[in-house]
Amino acid sequence: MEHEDPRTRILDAAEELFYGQGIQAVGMDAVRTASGVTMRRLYQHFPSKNDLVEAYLQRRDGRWRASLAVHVSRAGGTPRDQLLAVFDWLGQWFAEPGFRGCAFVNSFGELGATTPVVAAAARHHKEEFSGYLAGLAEAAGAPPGTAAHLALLAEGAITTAAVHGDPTAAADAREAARLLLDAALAGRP
Amino acid sequence: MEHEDPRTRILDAAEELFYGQGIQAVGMDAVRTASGVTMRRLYQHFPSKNDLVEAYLQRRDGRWRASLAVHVSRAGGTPRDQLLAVFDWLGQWFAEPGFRGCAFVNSFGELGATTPVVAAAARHHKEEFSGYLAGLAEAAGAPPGTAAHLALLAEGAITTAAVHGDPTAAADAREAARLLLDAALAGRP
DNA sequence: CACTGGCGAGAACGATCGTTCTCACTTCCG
DNA sequence: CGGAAGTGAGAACGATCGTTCTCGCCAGTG
Repeated sequence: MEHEDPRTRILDAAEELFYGQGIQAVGMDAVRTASGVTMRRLYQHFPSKNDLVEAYLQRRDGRWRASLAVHVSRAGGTPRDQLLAVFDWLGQWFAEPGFRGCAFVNSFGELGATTPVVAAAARHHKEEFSGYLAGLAEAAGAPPGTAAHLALLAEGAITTAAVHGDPTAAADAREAARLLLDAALAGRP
Repeated sequence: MEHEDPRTRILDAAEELFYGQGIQAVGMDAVRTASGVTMRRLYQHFPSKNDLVEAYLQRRDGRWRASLAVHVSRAGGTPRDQLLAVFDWLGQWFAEPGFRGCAFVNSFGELGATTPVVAAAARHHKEEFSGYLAGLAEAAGAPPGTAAHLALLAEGAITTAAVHGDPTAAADAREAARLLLDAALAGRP
């Protein structure tokens, strides 16, 4: 495992440190130590910390959304059930050790005002997630607007679970989503 | 206005800078310059940056919740209307220039893992807000759980408005809240 | 074999940060 | 008047950060 390619080891170390402690709180030397790579190699792969941060966010976005999509598609069921499965997946995520909220919201709050690429990454991540929910909602036959409501619930659950350190926000959000969704679907075929 | 007491001027400058750029991105020297106070006086009132950060969060929490409570109580109407007025107030907040999301969520993401007092301030702020909503929901006769649903919507709206830079999240959240609330109140006197 | 080029390990560098110190000057009180 | 105490303005200090450089070493090539 430790003879993986250096780029992956660097990104793994950076992700754990950046996500767990915040980006500014982690120096390049900490990334170097955690990844077991030499400083020269570190800067060879990522010419600046900004590049590393960007790669960290980009890889995490892809992994996060892929993991969600896999869980939801494996859950099967109707589109309505799949929308609710999103919140089950959130609940599993919240319960993971070291969960500390949305990496994109955290980095947006920390660096969004000064580093445009971080703000853009956060916006992109949230847009993709909203778009994913919108696709499921449309398949479920829900009226437009419902997807946005569910996205707000998910977003709120993530933040609430992080600040309170309590994964039950996912179940609350799921219940609210179910109420909204079934009400929205009630007047439809 | 510039001969207000130094403590207030320091806190005003710190709030604008910390909220607008993130805490770590703002040095004590920037606070000193913006407040027009001497370095000695700055450290006389706040012996360390941590103390200043703590005071910043504490004052902002009080102001934020007081402003919300004033708006809601002035809105009058039934408890149901007051709950919806919360989201109107959010919409006004989102439209303010320089809006950049919840100061507590932002500082939690930035420093929550390393600075316990920041994590505690964020938790306290969210608990107070949830408690406020719970009081209104109980007055409205909503079943338990509804307040938590509305809190998730509000939380999600704040984050979404910040990342997208678009205040319409408040209207979306208000509409979802209305649906949840009226459904919850339908089977009650 | 001689030599060139890349490597690991870590020191070094310049900038910045939080915090404290210096120093000339004022102000109050006997 | 004289000195004790406090002030403003900013330099200074030690630590840390992002980034680059040095140096001894090894592999491969002619």
